[in-house]
Amino acid sequence: MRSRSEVLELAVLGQLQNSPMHGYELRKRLNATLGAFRALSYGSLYPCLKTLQLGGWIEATDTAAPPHALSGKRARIVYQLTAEGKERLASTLSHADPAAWEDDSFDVRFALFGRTDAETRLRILEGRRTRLAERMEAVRETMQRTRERMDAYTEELQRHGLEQVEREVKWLDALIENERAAQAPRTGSQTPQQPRAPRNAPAQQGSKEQQ
Amino acid sequence: MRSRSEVLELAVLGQLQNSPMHGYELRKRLNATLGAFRALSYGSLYPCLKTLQLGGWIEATDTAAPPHALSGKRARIVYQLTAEGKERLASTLSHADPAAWEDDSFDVRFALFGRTDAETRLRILEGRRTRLAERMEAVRETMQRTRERMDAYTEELQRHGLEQVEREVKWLDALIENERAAQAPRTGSQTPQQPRAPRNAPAQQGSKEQQ
DNA sequence: GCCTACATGTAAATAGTTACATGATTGA
DNA sequence: TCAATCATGTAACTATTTACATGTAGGC
Repeated sequence: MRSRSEVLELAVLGQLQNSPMHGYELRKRLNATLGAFRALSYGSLYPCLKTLQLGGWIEATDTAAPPHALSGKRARIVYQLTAEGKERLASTLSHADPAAWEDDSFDVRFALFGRTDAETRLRILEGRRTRLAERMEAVRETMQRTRERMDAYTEELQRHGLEQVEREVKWLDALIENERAAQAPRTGSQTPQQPRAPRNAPAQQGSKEQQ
Repeated sequence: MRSRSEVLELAVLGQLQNSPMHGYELRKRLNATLGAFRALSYGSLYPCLKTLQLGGWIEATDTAAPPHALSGKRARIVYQLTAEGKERLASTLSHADPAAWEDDSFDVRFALFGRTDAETRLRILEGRRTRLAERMEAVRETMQRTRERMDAYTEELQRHGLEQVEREVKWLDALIENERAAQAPRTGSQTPQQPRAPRNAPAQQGSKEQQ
């Protein structure tokens, strides 16, 4: 009931909030937003659409058979959110449960941050940060406990993994700072509905590497 | 037949090459080496061990029932590689097929680099690099094509993903350089069987972290 | 005596991919 | 007319997780 399928449902509802769409298009969009990493197959998309329909969260319209205008077009089923679907999407988005800290779920939620309130965004960012910090701690401990038994390559793999996570944490820190700055803008006049686009790095030090 | 289970088999064979071990221990080691990211459950480990046994690549010894010394110990099944298992491991490791570029598979193989020859290592590193470069290209293209339709958060997500991959590519480049340097050591006398431990960064700055 | 870690497994449920089946539209 | 891309789905298979069942050993 949870795991990936739930995440996929969230992603689909989120995409459909932008505009009604048919399956093929939906898949392309989802792959563009989240993919290149993990591809979404029809074998999981269409079943998901069916589930959402049964739940009453989306409804399908077959554009091949419009009551009046007869077009020779083939079946092209356009899905759109129902009122219940919109509600569900909104409540899921503002309900930042621990599952939201997980890798896949986080990405999907982050991509939909534009539809959430600042408070929820902060909660998710912070939850994610905590989760990653825990992981880092666990990896560091393991590394220390097993240092001797490790060959150079294994160690390098761990070191590199750790570094990646560290980088991710820094990224989150920058985003959190950003959200906070936008949330408490000293003079209440300019409510920044559109939060400033998150910036790349927290400080200015980075990216000497190549040169 | 392929996918993860094959990768798991490789990881298990690789671990057992170090020393015979029972399932519980094996799981801990594998989770320590590769995990904290994705946990390995008994539900997938034990079936895998069974498969490997049926294939004749590992054999199991129940240490609870030693022919002579009677110990009250409970079943503790120690697995070890057979001759065929060693062969299979060696041939799998030196056979750098395209599957080796994939995320999971790459990590497992990298952790086992110490058992491979320099040529195979290079092939895998370069294959991986190419794969990542392709990905980057795809993401960049998508970003350009869909820039207007993207809100700030989606764009940031993509930018960040891209950056992570870029960093991974640089890491690979450093490793490749390293391998090459070790492979062609000007005077042929010192065959560096033990290639220099990969260093953190292409340049010399690394590892200030703790202190 | 109880809790935690050690230790091995299986059954059922879930999830997900691949391959297939089908056909329309567009452009070279 | 041929190939590519658009478009929708399903069935069979494969893989994976979760929950359960069972029991030991050691420390408090």
